[in-house]
Order: sequence, then structure tokens, then C-alpha cells
Amino acid sequence: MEIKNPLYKNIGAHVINTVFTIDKGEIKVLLIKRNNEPFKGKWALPGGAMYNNELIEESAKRELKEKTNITDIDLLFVGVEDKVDRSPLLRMLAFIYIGLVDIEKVNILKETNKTIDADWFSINNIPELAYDHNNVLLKAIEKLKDMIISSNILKKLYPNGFTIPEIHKVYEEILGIEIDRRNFRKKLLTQNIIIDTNETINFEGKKPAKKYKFNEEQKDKRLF
Amino acid sequence: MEIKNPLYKNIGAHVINTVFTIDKGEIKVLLIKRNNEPFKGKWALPGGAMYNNELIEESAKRELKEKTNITDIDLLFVGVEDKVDRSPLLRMLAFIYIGLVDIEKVNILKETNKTIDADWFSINNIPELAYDHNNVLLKAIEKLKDMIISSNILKKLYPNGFTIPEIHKVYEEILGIEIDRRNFRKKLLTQNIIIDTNETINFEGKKPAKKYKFNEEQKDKRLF
DNA sequence: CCAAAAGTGTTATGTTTACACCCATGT
DNA sequence: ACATGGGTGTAAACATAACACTTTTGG
Repeated sequence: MEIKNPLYKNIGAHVINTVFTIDKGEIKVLLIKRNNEPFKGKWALPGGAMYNNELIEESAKRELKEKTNITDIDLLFVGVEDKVDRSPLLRMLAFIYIGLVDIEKVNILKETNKTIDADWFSINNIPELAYDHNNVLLKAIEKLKDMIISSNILKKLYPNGFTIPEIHKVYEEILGIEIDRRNFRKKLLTQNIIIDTNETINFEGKKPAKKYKFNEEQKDKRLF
Repeated sequence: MEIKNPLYKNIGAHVINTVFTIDKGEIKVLLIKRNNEPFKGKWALPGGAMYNNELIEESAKRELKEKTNITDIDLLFVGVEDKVDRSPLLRMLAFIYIGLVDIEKVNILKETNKTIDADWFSINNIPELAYDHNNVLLKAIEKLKDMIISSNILKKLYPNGFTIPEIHKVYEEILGIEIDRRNFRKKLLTQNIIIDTNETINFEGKKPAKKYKFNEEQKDKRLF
């Protein structure tokens, strides 16, 4: 592994990114395919070893850039994976982060020095991943639930606006509950969390839906 | 420092405990006085270096026991302190934990191998601490705010029951807001978060207050 | 009998829930 | 014209906020 680089020292610290997006109402996570042993050819979450001269979050951003080309992203700390034997070589802690991106705006590199593919996977359909990444991803999805309860997440998930049916679906999916669509709409509107943009969006057929945007002047509120 | 012990390896991981209690309506934190360089004679939060063969939380518990004699405590992870130069010798991460104890039930050791004193300090009156512990403590107090919003914390803060005026004061103090005592009482009662025990408690003078206990059958609720 | 702190009740306002009907589009 | 999904309104239940009076104790 990368232990020879003098920037790494003995007890190891890794960073692991779980980058989510919404693609046609589905929540997806970004995976890369490894080009190195161990787990060569396996899908994995983008991440790697922390350098000793960088903050943990900086490290996560650097790794994300190196493996996927994503930059300018806000990362949120999820937690530490600290099982003693998660790595066979030495004690290795993993710091897990969540990032949210607009799938339209990112340009994911399919190949890098260390990867041979990169793609978005529906969180309901995740392949077997390298290391303990399936487990890590589950933790991150739990955290995503917590986050989505906060109204400000709308801004990050949909920087360009959204329709209410769209986000309604997302909230139901990630929270795992049914939400009355009429009441859901009312909550967002009466609490001034979203603003009508007077535009509409057409999907395939059906009545066009109004486009809304997040109200920047509204303080962060807990939605559920 | 303790680097010679073969259980520690190169990039360091420390654990730091912020143990809180309620003493006569005041929130206090447990500090120990150091008996070793650096910062010999200074007050500090109880903690120390993590061994490579233990989980982070286990390590925090071990350190807490060694330095204060507290055992059987639930610790809650607050976050990581990761400034690159927080320790001059080598890269040192600090994992911060919160514990809550009943001041009546703990038996704090005043002296150990590494400490020459231990005491409870009101969180409004903290001395200058060793390392970056003042900063760490501030972070932990912020987290305590988040925690106290959740109804389940009552169980841990007051395993033996409490009076409403008591916890009212605690909530006001830690959240830093005024709460109408009548509405506060009503909230806890109508939402079945607390149960009347039909006992009363006398303070010095004044009308005795009813003793309540946390309702174990109630799911965790967000109070504010 | 007074001060201090605890207990109780009411009303107005806001939030959440439950539920039924109309509207715009593509086929 | 109809099926599909989007938009709207209303009433009941519940939660919150604002506020005043009574009760029990020690001194």
C-alpha cells in the first residue's frame, strides 16, 4: 500500500467519501472501480490515506479530487470507522464524509491513476464493495436521513430549483415514510422555506410542475 | 511523553473526556490536575493516548477510569480535533467524548499516578486548561446543547428522578434561552415524557416539589 | 403573615393531520 | 376521452405561547 510515502506515518488514517446526488428522483452514490490491489477491479467509495500535514477534511477533498475530479464541494463529517482489524497491515482509522452534488454540474473522471471506472449507483442497488465500504455506506445513508430533516439541505441538493413532487419523492425515499403530498407542500410553503419561481417543468407527459427554489433568507429549520 | 510504550505508534490518537453532571441545578464538568509535564500542575480534561489494540471509545473509557475512577459510563462521540500542530511532537488527533454522571453516585479519585487533584467546575467558571482543552470543552458544551434537546437525556442525567423546577433550570442554562416554566411542565407532561412518582422533595425552605421520572416507554422525542 | 418558589388553568395562535376535488398534459 | 400525476382548500386535532392566580413551606 501507500506506506512508503513519507507523508504517511504509522497508525493510519484514511478518509472515505460518500457523494450523493439525485438523478431523476432517485438517490445515487458515486463509486469508483479500483485499479490497484487489494480489491483490484472492485467498486469502492472514493477515498484514501490522509497526509500528516493536512486536516482530515482537506484530505477527504484532495482524495475526492484525485479519484473523481470533483472539487469545490462541502463535505460533512459522518463518523469514524475504528474496528481494530479493519486493515490487516496496521491500525487504520477511517474518517467518513458525505458530499452532495448536482449531477448536471459535475464532470466525473472515469479513469485516473488509481481508478478504471466511476459511476453513480442507486442506493437501493449497491454492488459488493472493497474493504468495509458497504458498511461505511450504510452509516452514511443513516446520516443522510438526519441531514435531510434539515431544510437547508434543499439548497445543496437542488441549487437550481426543484419541483415539489420531486423532493417529495426524495424525502419519502430517504426517510422511509409516507408523507401526504398536500401537507408536505403546505409545510414548505407556509413556513417560507421555498419560493415559487413562476417557471414550470415538463416531464414526459402529465401536468407540468411548478419550479421552486430554496429561500436563502430562511434560517435552517427542522422539517420532521 | 508516553511514546515509548510499544502500544502507541506513529501518528498519535488521543481521547479526551468531558464528563458532565448536575450539582444543585448547575452544570459542572470534571477536571483533573496534571502531575506530569507538559502542563504539570494545570487543570485538564481527563484523557490520554489511544492504544492500537482498542476501539476509540474503549480507549476513552480506559483513560477515564485510570484518571478519575469512573466506570460503567456511556460515552457519546462529539468529534475530532485535528489541527495539524496541536501537538508539537507529532501529528496528534484528539477524539472527544461526552459522559453524563450522577454526582451522588460517582466516587472520583483525587489522586492517581498521573494526577494530583480532581474536581467539578461549573461550566460558567472554567480555569485555563492544559493543551487546547478550553477549546475542546467549548465544543463539547455545544454538543451537550444538541443532546439535551432530545428527551432521552433526562434518563441519563437523572436516573433517580428529578423535579420539574430542577430540570427547567438546566434546560434554560444549557440552551441559553428563557423557557416559561408552566409551558415547560405542560410539554413534558402532555407528551408523556415524564411520570409523576407521587413523592416530593424538600429543598431548604419553600414549597416541596414533586418528584418525576423519565417515562421509559416513551420513544425519544425532540423537545426544542 | 410574608416572601419565595411550586403548582395549576385558560385562551389565542400556529402546526400537523386527514381527506376530496379540480386541472393540464400525452396518448 | 381518459389516465396520470400536479395543484388547491378546509376542518379537526394537536402543540405552543402568553399570561395570572393559588398553594406550601420556613422564617
